[in-house]
Amino acid sequence: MKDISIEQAIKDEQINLKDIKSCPVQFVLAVNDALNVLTGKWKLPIIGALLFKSMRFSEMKKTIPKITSRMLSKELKELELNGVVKRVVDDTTPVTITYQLTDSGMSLNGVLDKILEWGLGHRNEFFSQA
Amino acid sequence: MKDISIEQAIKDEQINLKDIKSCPVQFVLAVNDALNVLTGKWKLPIIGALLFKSMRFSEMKKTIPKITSRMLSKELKELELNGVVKRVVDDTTPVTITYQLTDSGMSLNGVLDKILEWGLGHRNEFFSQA
DNA sequence: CAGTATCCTGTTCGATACTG
DNA sequence: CAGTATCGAACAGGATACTG
Repeated sequence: MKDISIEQAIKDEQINLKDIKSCPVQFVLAVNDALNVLTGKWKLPIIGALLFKSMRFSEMKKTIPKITSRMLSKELKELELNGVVKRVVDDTTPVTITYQLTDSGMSLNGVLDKILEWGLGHRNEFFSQA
Repeated sequence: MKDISIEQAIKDEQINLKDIKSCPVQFVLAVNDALNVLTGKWKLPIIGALLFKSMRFSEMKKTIPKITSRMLSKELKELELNGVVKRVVDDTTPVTITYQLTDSGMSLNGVLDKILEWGLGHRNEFFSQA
């Protein structure tokens, strides 16, 4: 993985920040992809559950407090479309459907860690200064 | 900064994932803080602009394409409340108001880089497998 | 310059009920 | 078991006009 920093690129004037959108399009798209799979009320709980282990629909419903079928179904579809979740149909009788993370999905772990780290540091600073 | 990993903690069974909410409350709150300042249509553009340099209201309006006064004002207030943006009133005549990032705000840089890195890797994998 | 106020639209999410 | 269908409330965000 290259050592790319948005803000470094901006400071190096590789990017002319007249307008934040003048970032290379791929950068914007890439960040958006990430934010898309992390945003909303249920995506994080779902990913968290699947990071723990692959699960079937009903197990996820039991695992994630208060989520409805509608929401779980909807979010899983989106996550699948975005390539972070795989829907695996096992040809048993009756068929068994399992949801699991793709490699990309698994690697969200690192992102989440970084986010958590920031959040904890931020809370420290925030509460100490008050 | 400690080397804390949500998912590692879960796997170590420090956390009993019957329910994702059984994560230490601080973890959930911390991650939420981070997501709150990154989510929505305008927060990222605003932070991006301020990472580049501190700016006044009107300059931000020119810098960020298509943002309205209403949204800029609203988002800046939220970011200030969340401790990532500082509103500085300079006692010139007339007064000059400048927005700048707090230390926490600045350190979002690292988070953004990690998010970008994931996004780029994800796109690679996603498009290569298709 | 640095915002507010008002009104309006589209999207997200919850509740509830239903299906092969 | 693994979802879908329908309805309605809440909220995010846009357009436009206005203010000290």
